[in-house]
Amino acid sequence: MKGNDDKLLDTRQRLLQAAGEVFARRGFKSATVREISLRAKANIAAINYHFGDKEGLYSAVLEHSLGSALKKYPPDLNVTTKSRAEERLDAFIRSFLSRLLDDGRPAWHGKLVALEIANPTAALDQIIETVIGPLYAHLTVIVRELMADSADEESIHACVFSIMGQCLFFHHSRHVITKLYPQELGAGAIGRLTNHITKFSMGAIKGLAGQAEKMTRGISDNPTSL
Amino acid sequence: MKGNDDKLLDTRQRLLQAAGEVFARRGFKSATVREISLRAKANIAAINYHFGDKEGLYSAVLEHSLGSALKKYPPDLNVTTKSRAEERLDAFIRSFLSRLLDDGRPAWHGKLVALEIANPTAALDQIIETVIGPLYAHLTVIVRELMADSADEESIHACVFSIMGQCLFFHHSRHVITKLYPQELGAGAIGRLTNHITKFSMGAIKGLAGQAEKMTRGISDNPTSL
DNA sequence: GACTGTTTTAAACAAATGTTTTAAATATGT
DNA sequence: ACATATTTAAAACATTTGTTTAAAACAGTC
Repeated sequence: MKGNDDKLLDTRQRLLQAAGEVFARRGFKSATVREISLRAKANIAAINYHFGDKEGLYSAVLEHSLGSALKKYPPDLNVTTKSRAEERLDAFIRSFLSRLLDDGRPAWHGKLVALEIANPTAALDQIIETVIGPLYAHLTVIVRELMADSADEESIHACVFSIMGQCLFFHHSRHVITKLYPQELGAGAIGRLTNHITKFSMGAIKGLAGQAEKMTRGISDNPTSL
Repeated sequence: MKGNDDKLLDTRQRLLQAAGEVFARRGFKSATVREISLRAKANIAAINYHFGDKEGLYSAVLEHSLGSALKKYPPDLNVTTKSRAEERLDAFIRSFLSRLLDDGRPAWHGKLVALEIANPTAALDQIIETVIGPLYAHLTVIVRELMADSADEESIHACVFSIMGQCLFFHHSRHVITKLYPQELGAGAIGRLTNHITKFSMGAIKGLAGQAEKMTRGISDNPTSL
């Protein structure tokens, strides 16, 4: 019964918590077992005792966090399938950005996935299957509905990429953004960014849909030189 | 006079070449001096002799590459200021994607900068000043022109972020993209992606500009919550 | 209270990695 | 040809980092 709250959790849980924070900040390779065990107020050997090795700890962190990640920020943010596609897009983007930018505690769920995307480890396949794939599928449904039947699957995928890219940008490039425009990622950022990305993407999709419609009616597009 | 072409370059240059490739693939921290000197067919100590330490080598690689990066793919791709803004946007995106996705040799210029953006080292400030900053400024001019005077600076910045984000996405997320859609980043990708991102962004900007114009004329926008 | 299985701890270990040392090889200048 | 400076090479070194070991501390059971 020490004065520290952390001591109320057993070693295994403290390790999971500390490892999540450290892995999300440094990535799998750069994170050290010493920093993790120090932050968890545990012995270095405790990691190997409870999780076998460093990679086992990482897998456990992923499994433990990925489940609760979508629990705190469900991809639809309680905006059901019956809502208009635009509202669902707004909810998707807000949820995605929240998971990436939220600095609350524990907030490393989305950051871990973003790190896996940029610096894959052996766990990438599992994450694609359980998190990234469903996320893409969900967004694809929304985009397909927004483009009506005016677009082929390739265009839909491209638009999904454009939306994901805009969101991930604010995570991957956050250091540069903060240097260039210090107040950009401050308070209220998630709301502002969500509004912008939604409006930007809605305009783009409407534009593409309009173009596709014109093409359907035989009015040739002006192809930019390849 | 050995049979290998590499032997025609002196050790210092072979080290720069090899280090560029390894740093671009693994990042500063994960790259090892042993892999670099092995690939350069040089002794391990040669790095310290010629560049002081690993960080000195990294700085030299950046300095050596950043100059020639914009030489092979100038940001305007010879599309002068007199061209229409849309053409210049297309050229900017194609140039940017080329530097990120080109697998030619040596093609690590853009990749190094992208790695610095996602995993900054002590050299970030210098890179922002010499490369990233001017790049943003260049794109900002184009976007400002595209939005006419219908938009404030904040909206322009946001659109610049959206465009940069779409481009960087295909670099940072290339492993996931290849897993999900194996043929997406194959041959002709740069051309296809450029066309999509240009059209997507042009539609978005036109949409935003139209909205802003409506607001100017007193027709209230429908603000999404928060 | 002794026994047994579990958990924690400190120390040692082994592998990886950046750096330094010292000598040999090579080039340069006179 | 000799002397000097520069470059290369092999080995050793120091540090970091993941892992293992062996003993101590703890918890539960009879």
